[in-house]
Amino acid sequence: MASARSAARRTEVPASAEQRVFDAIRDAIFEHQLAPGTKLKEVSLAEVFGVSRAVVRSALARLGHAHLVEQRPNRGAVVATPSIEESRQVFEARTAIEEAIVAKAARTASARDAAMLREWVASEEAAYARGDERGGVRLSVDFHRRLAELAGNRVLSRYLDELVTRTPLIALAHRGQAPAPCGCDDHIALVEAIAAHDERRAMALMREHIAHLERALNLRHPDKPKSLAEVFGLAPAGA
Amino acid sequence: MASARSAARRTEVPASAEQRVFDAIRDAIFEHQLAPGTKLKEVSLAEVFGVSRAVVRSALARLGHAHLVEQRPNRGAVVATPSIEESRQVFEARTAIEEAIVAKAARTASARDAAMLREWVASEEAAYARGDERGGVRLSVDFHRRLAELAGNRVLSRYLDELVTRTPLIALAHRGQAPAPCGCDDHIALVEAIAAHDERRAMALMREHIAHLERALNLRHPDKPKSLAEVFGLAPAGA
DNA sequence: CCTGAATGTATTGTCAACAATTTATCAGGG
DNA sequence: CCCTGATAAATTGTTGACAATACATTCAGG
Repeated sequence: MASARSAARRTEVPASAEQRVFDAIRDAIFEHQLAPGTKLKEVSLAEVFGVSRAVVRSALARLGHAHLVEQRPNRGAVVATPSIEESRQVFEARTAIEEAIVAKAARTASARDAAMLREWVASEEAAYARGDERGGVRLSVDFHRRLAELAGNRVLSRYLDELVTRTPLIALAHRGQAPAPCGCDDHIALVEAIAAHDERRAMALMREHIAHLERALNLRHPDKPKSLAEVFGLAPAGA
Repeated sequence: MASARSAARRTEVPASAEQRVFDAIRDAIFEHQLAPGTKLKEVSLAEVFGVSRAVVRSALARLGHAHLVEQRPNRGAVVATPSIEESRQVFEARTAIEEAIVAKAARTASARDAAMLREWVASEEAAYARGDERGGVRLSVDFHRRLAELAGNRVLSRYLDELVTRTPLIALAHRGQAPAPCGCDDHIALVEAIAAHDERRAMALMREHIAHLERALNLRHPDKPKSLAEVFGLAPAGA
């Protein structure tokens, strides 16, 4: 059902040039064809995509708003390099938003909804079981989107989507790898809590789940931000 | 202290053309010079502001992302008219995000922070007391921003800011008026809960406070969306 | 009189060129 | 040899014009 929208028409509306460029750059970032910090020059991109600078510019603006690229006035755009602190804040925000989402889902989910979620998680497991990590990750991520959809709040859905989209970039910037898989066990437990309309438990599980995700990235947060002496190996603070 | 940044330099950096246009349109919407639904034609705006269409276009894109204008492909932009449902979702999202903010603030706020908040609310009261409703509303809104700042999460701050910015438009669309004032009593209670590091109480107070705000707008949510028969007075569902 | 197609107008999407700003290069002085 | 300042190249910001699409008007047919 989820893929119905994309598979419905073989010949979709031809998607504006700006959309194509946006998608291409975004995907290139995720595939890490474009490493964090890479400069995105408008003319180069325009030539590559065979469009004018105006559409590249527009696409970059949108990517900037999504925090996938950083834009400095008069100084161009680079692929974003989320700092450790920023990454922690993204996960903190995800906790807040997904707790709210899962709470509402637990309150309002029907039996049909629960069944759908169970099926979803099953296909996740199947993907991982057959070694399709890539597909599994995608399904795991979409599980969170699905939950948001179920909560029926487009505002929160949009925020979640933005945060979920930023997550792989964080993984790339700090591990140089694709994001760690979601851990199906957490999802299963979540679904059951939702099915049982156990709001409190669902929230607690979600909080833990996101903590797991964050921990899997090894974001050691250096509360003292590299004491400068440390960085240059001059007068060490501990010597 | 808050106004220091804006008053620091009389001659700020001259702000890009796009920024000026963005600010002007946004302000015009808030002052209801531009009613919800008003079409925003690029050429007209370009002439008015004495700039090219490209910068208007860029400003409109940003306004679109802020949900202050609605953009339809090939069909231009109009001042957004948030539906009742959408408005409810905005408040629901505010509840989720501001609960998280106030929880963290309650956990981490220092005595200095508490003092600052008390002072802030006092200046709110003073503004209302001397009949300066406009200034009072602004201070009340900024109180929420202040809280977000205090929580120290830029991601959540940004979301809050977006939602807070959408609120006056909601008020305009459904009451044709400026937003109702915030109610200083709620703020006072909040500050005390934060000062006492009473996380639970602070969250509950914030939830209530936002419910008050929403109620003040009289958003009667018609769960059945005007059954079409109703609209045209044909075969009424209840006849 | 109403319906619907065809034409014309208005509006947005795209482009290539110009202006302003930043970054890189290099000569001269300390 | 390094630092400072001027010059040149590269890059972004902005503009006006052209192309494609949507909207309004008119007019023929029922």
